[in-house]
Amino acid sequence: MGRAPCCSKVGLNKGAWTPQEDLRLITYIQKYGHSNWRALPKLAGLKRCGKSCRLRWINYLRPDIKRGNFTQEEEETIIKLHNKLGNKWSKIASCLPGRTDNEIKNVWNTHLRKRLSSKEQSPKSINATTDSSSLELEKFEIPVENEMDISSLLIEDLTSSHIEETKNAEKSACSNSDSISAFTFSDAVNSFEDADKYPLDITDMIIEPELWEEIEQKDKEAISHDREENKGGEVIDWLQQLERELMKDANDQIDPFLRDLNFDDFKIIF
DNA sequence: AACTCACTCAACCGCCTGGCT
DNA sequence: GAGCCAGGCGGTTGAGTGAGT
Repeated sequence: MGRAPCCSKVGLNKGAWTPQEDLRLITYIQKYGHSNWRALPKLAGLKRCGKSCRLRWINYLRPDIKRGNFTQEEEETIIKLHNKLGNKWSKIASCLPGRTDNEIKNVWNTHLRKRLSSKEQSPKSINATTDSSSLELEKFEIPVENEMDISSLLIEDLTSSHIEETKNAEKSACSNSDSISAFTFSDAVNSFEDADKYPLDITDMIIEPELWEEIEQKDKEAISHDREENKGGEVIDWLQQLERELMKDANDQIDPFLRDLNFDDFKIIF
């Protein structure tokens, strides 16, 4: 007989998270934090297990998540660190600010491993110094007995340089108001913490159970409608839709903080 | 248009680890 | 030291999607 599940799965949702669940999780964590993942779903009114909530937060909803394709520098960093650390995805992720272990693992398994194995079949390309994408793996050949120490130094070096790069990238992305793709739900939530830029503080939001029900019912229609009109992976302004529906039909039930939200500043990407 | 196939990536599963009693 | 528990981690899965036929 196998190990018992981490929690009772009876009656719990599985599979893809809905926007309603996301919003509920974000709101709860912004307000109360996540000191106890196991208790969180119940307290937040989510029909999910704690692990699922933790994973969703860490891999997708966390404010500092960096979305979009990996840059060449990031890919090279992954390759170099994987060369030294192996499948220590969380350690590799700690060197790439805004990237998650899951994301890195996926990139490795889907792109980098294949690319490397094809390069191994033609060894010339690995040593080709004229190729800007060359891996320079020989730079990291070190005696086994010193491996961990040197890896630490490597990690330190990479971390500091990537933190700087990430900061710069984020600055330029946020300053471009046309760049919808650079402003995600995560950014929106993150921005709640920046009171100078945005007057709203989501930690002050009190959303009553009745309102959640209203959100869920209204949003089912809104999302289904929007998805019909946004085939092809285009941006859905989900919060705007939500606001529109809420203001139309449930204005007298809305908490004053929610009523005063300016959703124009926020975009959601699906 | 319908079908198949390959690919991607979010989410799940189960083991490991460390802290607490 | 033993047992329990929660969180963390890495491997794996499967739904969704796009390309090709």
